[in-house]
Amino acid sequence: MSQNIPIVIGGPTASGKSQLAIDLALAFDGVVINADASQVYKSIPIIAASPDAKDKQTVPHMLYEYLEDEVSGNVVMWLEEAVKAIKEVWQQGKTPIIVGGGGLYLDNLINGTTPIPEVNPEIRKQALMLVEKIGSDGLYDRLQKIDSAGAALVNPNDSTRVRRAYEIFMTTGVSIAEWFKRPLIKRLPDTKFFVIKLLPPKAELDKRCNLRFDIMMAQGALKEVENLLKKHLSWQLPIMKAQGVPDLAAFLNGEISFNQAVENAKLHTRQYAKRQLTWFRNKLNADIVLNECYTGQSQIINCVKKEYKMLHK
RNA sequence: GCUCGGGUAGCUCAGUCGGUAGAGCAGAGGACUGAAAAUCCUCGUGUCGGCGGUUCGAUCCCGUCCCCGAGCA
Repeated sequence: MSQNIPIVIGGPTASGKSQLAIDLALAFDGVVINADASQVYKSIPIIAASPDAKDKQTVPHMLYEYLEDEVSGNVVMWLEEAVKAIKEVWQQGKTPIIVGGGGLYLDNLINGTTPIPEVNPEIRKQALMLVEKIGSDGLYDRLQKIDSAGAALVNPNDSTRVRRAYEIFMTTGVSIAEWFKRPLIKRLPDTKFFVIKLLPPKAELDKRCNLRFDIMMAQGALKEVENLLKKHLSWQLPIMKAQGVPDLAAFLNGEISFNQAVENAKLHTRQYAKRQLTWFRNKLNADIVLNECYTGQSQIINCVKKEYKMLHK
């Protein structure tokens, strides 16, 4: 099987990376593979800005809307699917094009995963409850008593990491600090990735975030959230935290006005874009860095073709 | 026109019994090892509406003017 070097596209929301993925797929006989934590869920294609039917007709897309809403997805879960997908694309002699805004996902794919075993679901449930009950700093106090080395690595207010450190110690009896010292495990150890990152100016991104949200609303984002709410899922689930969901839900529950909901959703999207920008700017090593949004510039495609060819030699 | 409230950071507002002021939000920067569209950290000088007066010293007290609310005419 021919193992074409996978192309990885990373960048903030609304930077045009999905469009770039499609155009590159056309240019490279590629298959687009999703690396976005929200676009994996079944019920929120509009609010998650997934590619539409026309896009999917143009070029094959994988790992979009495949996870049940009630599943709490995570990197490793995605990684397993992604590796399968990449191999499948190779099998077809095509080029995998992995695109997403979640830094962690791309990072794990390219650089590997910590060898920590899956946490005991019971312990996880308990940890989640403890965060609710005694707060992040309360759980931090407990962590410090049993695993001071692990506690030293996290901020007491950082509920996600305090909880994770606690879960790991409770499950494995080994500190997260110890686990972090072990080498990462790569799923595709012999694979090089051709990485493109988009780092457009924040102001440009802001405009596009706002505009895109208006389009989502026109496409029926509100209905989508309304249907989601009918499932009465836990607010702790990732799908319920997708950008736009909590804000539109607040309107549907009569807590805020429609305009307020739209403004909040746009604001939160812009703030998210900023966080992504920081991550990609400082964390992801790339072969090509684009300091603009992708809106179909042919010179960008040509540039990628040229660089990609050189890498293949 | 009169009376009463207000006018302080981009926004909403605290406060200073007179010694030039601080929260939340926004914004900026940063972190990120199995919830990452998550989670968290750092950053606050602004003619305290204008002009006068009193005072060693006024954003605060007094006068006056301007603006915004509410009420009365």
